[in-house]
Amino acid sequence: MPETSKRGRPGPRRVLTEDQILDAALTLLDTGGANAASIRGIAAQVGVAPNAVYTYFPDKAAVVKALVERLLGDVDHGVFADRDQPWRQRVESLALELRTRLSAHPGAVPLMIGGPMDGPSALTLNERLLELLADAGLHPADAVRAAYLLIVYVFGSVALEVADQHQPGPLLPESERVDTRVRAYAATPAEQYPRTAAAATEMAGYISTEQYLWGLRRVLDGITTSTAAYADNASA
Amino acid sequence: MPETSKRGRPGPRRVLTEDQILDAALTLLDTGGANAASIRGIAAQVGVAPNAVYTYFPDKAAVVKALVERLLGDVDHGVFADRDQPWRQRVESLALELRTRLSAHPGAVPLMIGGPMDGPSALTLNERLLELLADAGLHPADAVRAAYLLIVYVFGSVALEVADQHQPGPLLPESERVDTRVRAYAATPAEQYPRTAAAATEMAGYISTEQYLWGLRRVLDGITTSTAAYADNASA
DNA sequence: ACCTGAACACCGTTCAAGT
DNA sequence: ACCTGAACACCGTTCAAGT
Repeated sequence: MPETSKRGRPGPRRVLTEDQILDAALTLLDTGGANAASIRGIAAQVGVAPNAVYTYFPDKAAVVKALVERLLGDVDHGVFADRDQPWRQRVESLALELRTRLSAHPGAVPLMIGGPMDGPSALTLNERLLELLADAGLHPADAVRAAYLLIVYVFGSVALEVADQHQPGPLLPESERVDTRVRAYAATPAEQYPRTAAAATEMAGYISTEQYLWGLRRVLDGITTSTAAYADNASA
Repeated sequence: MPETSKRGRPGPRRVLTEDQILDAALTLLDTGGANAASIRGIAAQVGVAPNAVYTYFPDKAAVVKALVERLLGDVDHGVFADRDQPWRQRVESLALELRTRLSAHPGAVPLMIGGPMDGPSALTLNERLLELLADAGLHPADAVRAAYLLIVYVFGSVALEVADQHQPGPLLPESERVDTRVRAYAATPAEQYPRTAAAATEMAGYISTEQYLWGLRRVLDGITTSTAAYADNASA
C-alpha cells in the first residue's frame, strides 16, 4: 500500500515505492539466484543508500514476505474458476498455472518454501482450492487433507525442479529440464545402480510437464478412489 | 575419507577430520537453523581459524554437500528391505524412516532441497525404491515416474512442515505440529475465508504423521489404480 | 601439508546526523 | 518523514606467511 501522503507534510519526499523495491528484488533474483536479493543490492538497483530500504520495510524478512505475497497474488484464478468444467480439469489448470508462475522466477522459489505461506494470497488460493474440492463432492475433512496434499505436490515438484538446476538464472527450456535428471542418472555406474542407469534411457524422451501432470493425475486418482469425490474424468 | 597419512611426512599434523567438521555444522544447524552453519561458526566450534576449514573442503558448498550425503546415508534401509512384506507397507516404512531422519535436523532440510540430490546415498535410495516398485509389478517406465512422485511427496512434505515452523531449533513435538497450520487457519477472518476458517475446527485433532500417511496412501492408491502395480493392500 | 593472521569484498542492521 | 554517511558485527574466501 503506497500511501503517498498520510498526514501533515510528507517530509523531504518519498522517492520510492514498495513495488519498486520488490521489482528490484525480483530482477536480482532472476539474474543472480536466491542469494542475490540482498538489501544492499536492492538499494543499489533503485539508487538509494542501503539503509533507505528500512523506511519501506522493517527488515529483509518483510521484503521477502511481500515479494512472495505479490508472486502468489499474480496467480490467475480465472483459469480454474469455471464451475462447469470437470473438477479434475480445474485442478490441473490450477496446478499448471501455479507451476508456470513459480517457474518464471526460480530464484524466488527457495524463498517461498523457506518460510510459512500464510499471506492473504496464499490463504485465498487455499480457500479457492477448498471450494473446488467441495464442488467435487469431497467432505470438508477430506477436502482439507486433499488440498494440503495438492499444495505439497505442486510446491514440492517445483522446488525439486529448481534445486536440480545448478546455475542461477531462468529455468532451462522445457525440453532440457528433465534432461538434467536424465544426465545425472546416465552418469551413474550401471554395475552399482542398474535400475537408475536404465532409467536414464527410459526417460530419454521425457518432458518435465508430462512428468508433472503424470504425478498430479496419480494424486487425483488417489483422492478420487478414496473419497466421495465425483469421478468425472478418466485418468490418462 | 580421513586418510590420516597419504605420503611422505604428513605436515604439522591434521588436527581435524571431515566428520568433526560435519558434526560441528550439524550442531550449529540444530541450534541456530539453516543459516547458522557458517564456515566461521564451524571453525570456532572445532577450535581452528576460519580458513583452516578449507584444508578439508574446497568451499562451503562442499561442506553442505558432504553433510547432505551423510544424512541421507544414515537412512536405515533395513526397514523396507524385507521383500516378503507387501510393497505398499514397504513404501510406507521407507517414507516414515526418511521423514524421521529429515525431521531430526530441520535446519538441514533447506540445504537438502537447496541443491541437487545426486550423491551416492541419494542414488542408492533411488535404486532401492526402483527395486521396490519393480517388486510391486510396475513396468520400468512407470517405476521411474512413481519413484520420482514419491520422492517429491516425501521431501515436499518435510520441506513445508519445516517452513511452517518459524523458529529454528528442533521440530515441535508431534502433537503441536499440524497445530501450527491450524492456528494460522483459525486466525483468518471467517467472512473472507469461510472454508479455511472452518478447516481449523475440522483439523482440531489432527496429527502431522496422520496427514503425512493419508497423503502417502492417496499417492499409492493413484499409482496402484493406474499402473500394473500389484494391489496387495487395502487403502486406509 | 597444515595452520595462522590479515585482508578483501561482501552481508543485515543501527545510529546519529542532515533536510 | 525520509534519506545519508558511518559504523558494528557478521559473512565466504584468498594470500602470504610460519612450522
